[in-house]
Amino acid sequence: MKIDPNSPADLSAQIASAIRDGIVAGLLIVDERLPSEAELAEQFQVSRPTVREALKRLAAQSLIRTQRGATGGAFVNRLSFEDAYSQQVTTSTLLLSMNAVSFDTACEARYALERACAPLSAARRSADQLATMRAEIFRQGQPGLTDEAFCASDVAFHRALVDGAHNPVLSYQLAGAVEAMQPLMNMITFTARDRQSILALHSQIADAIESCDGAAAVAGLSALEEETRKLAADVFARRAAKR
Amino acid sequence: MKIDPNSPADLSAQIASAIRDGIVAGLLIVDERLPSEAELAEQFQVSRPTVREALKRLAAQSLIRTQRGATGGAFVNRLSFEDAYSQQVTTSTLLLSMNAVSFDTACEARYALERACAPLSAARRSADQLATMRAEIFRQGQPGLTDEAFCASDVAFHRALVDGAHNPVLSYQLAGAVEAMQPLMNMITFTARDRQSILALHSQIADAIESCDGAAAVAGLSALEEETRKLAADVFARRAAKR
DNA sequence: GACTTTTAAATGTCTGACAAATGATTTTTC
DNA sequence: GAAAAATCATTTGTCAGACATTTAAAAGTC
Repeated sequence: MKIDPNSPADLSAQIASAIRDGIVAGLLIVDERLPSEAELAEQFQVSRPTVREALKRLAAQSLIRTQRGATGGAFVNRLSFEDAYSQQVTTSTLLLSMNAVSFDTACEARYALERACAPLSAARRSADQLATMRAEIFRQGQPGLTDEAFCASDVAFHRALVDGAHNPVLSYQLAGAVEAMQPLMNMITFTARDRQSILALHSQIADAIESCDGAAAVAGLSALEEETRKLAADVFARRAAKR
Repeated sequence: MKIDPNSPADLSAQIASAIRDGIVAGLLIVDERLPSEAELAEQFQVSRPTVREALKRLAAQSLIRTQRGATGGAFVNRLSFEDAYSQQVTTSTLLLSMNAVSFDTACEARYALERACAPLSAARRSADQLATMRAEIFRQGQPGLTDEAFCASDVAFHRALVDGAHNPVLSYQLAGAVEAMQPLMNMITFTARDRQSILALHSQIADAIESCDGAAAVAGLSALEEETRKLAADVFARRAAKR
């Protein structure tokens, strides 16, 4: 692992890159301890602060973890699904908010992906996920629920649906698509009637999942997508008219 | 934005968190310049190296970019789809390799997601994507192609299929699922006959996309999934038998 | 007015130091 | 001899101050 001191790139970026490559390529295996900061500084011929900046970059991506003390140091981290989830959610959320992605585009992506999960979820969902879905449906029917809480419950409902597929890779990929929509959904104000129709569709989907009917679940999701888009279109049209 | 000096967490992690929250919450907008490192150090009551470590953490996530010189500094970065892609690919790849995800699980997720794209792609694909798909099919038929090159071409084919949906959010989400499979696929050795059958299915899918037949494309992908899983199962069975 | 030089501000890097945590080692105590 | 306590060494976390480098704007020059 070498770096080029004459490159225009930051030394810390180059060092981080070199170590990252080592991890991705499998040269550094999980839980392996990296050399100490002093040794890395020696090895790369840079100062310790520079090495530290590189290590912080890797820590930000959950690629390493550090531990203080006698047997401490930086260790290659086993990237957990949980860590990956939260990174995905942050990245997806910012991606949508910073790139003027239209509501329709995000919505289409989200429901297309969710429909991909539905048949698997119908086949495999456990009682746990079904209970969560029913609980969230109940919550959504409570009067006096704020729009934010309604949206949060909506996300929880859909996550349960996705988790029902019992495929962690799928759950991970979907986490971003579902959660990143939340800020967009929060822009919508739901009337009591809107909530009623969403609730009905949620129930329909939950019923389909319960009776292991994948096709019905897919149909329910499609109906929900249409409803959501119609709702959003109304809100945006009303806002445009006000001006 | 405040930090707690008595928290067990690193100061640089806390500072990074505080700034990240500011960005996600929209308090800091795209291209806005953060205070200089010296000012941040003053503001958070820490030293400049600590501030720098925090900034490097954010830079690792492409949340900020830094510029040297008189009007330089750290600026909130517009997270591009490109940046997000590569992060997703790295994360997904490591996630699969570090968590002993079975071939079947990853494969199932990948094809489920791809099938979600197929109808959209059939409806919207441009000549560009079709040409790429045909070109990759041609490449895959060339004799003397290494297994690695065959897999890389396979990825390119599927990316074109996904991009055909013309939904950047979908493309972004799928990038991880498709590319992260590559290392797993590379473990398989493809006989000439294997390649032939995959090629035939690719052609079938391309035909379906060309004739805007989403259902046929979905069917083709399902057949391809089955073929891929059978191939992998054979390889693994043969390896197990050898021991 | 166009070009060159200077300057100031900012990040990038280095040196050296101390604080704090933590496991290992040694010493003490019973 | 065993357990508890004290000490030690190693490593990361943090700080202070300094210099190098880059860059754009300001000042100077023709």
